Amino acid sequence: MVAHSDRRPADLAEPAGRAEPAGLADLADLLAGPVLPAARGLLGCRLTAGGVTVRITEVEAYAGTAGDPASHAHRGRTPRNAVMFGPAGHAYVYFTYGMHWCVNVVTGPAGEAAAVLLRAGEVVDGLAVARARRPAVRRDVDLARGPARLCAALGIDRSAYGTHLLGDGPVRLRPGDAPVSADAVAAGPRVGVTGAHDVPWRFWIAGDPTVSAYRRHVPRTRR
DNA sequence: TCCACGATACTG
DNA sequence: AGTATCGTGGAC
Repeated sequence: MVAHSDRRPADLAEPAGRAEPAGLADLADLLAGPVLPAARGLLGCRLTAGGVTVRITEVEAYAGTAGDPASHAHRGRTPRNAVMFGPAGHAYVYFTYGMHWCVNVVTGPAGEAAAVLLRAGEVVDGLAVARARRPAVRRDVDLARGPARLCAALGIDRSAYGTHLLGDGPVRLRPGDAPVSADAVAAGPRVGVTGAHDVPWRFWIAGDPTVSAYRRHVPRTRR
């Protein structure tokens, strides 16, 4: 397997041994920087909304306009992706497949439109609320195991679009209690992505049971 | 493993 | 108008 891409812009190259965010200011700095370190640094952070808190266990990086065909911002600014073109630390929430909401954290400088999709988390607070939002789930590890499931468990929908996640709004992102060491992070191809399937921009906490199952993208066949 | 579900965004 | 989509749950 090829572990790099000629399409990867030089400014996305990962710095080695970056420290984990210790406080809110450090997290803000991390999000304002290149998307790949930001994605890894989001692992272990806490996302709180609707009375539920998850510890983020799986993310995917999207490079925005910088040559990433899988990014919603790849073809430029539209009403849907407008918040991606703003400053880092805001929520890009989108609706897909006719029924699901997914949430991204905008990263990098304004105009770059990079973002990190939050794909899965472990419910660490508000368990009863999360169970009530997802009554069909049998195992607690499945409550937020998948990007749309995560939003469902936290009650995130269109109303969260553009939220400043590091402020005191209805959706809050905070550093985790314990940093996630680089050794504990695994990387692989992004899920459900048609183009650029060769770049390992999906990151997860290795061995964590709340990480979603990998599915190769299969174009839907017309009936 | 496969398919229905289903709304929206973007393209032509 | 047509087509693709950063997915999930349930049926095989």
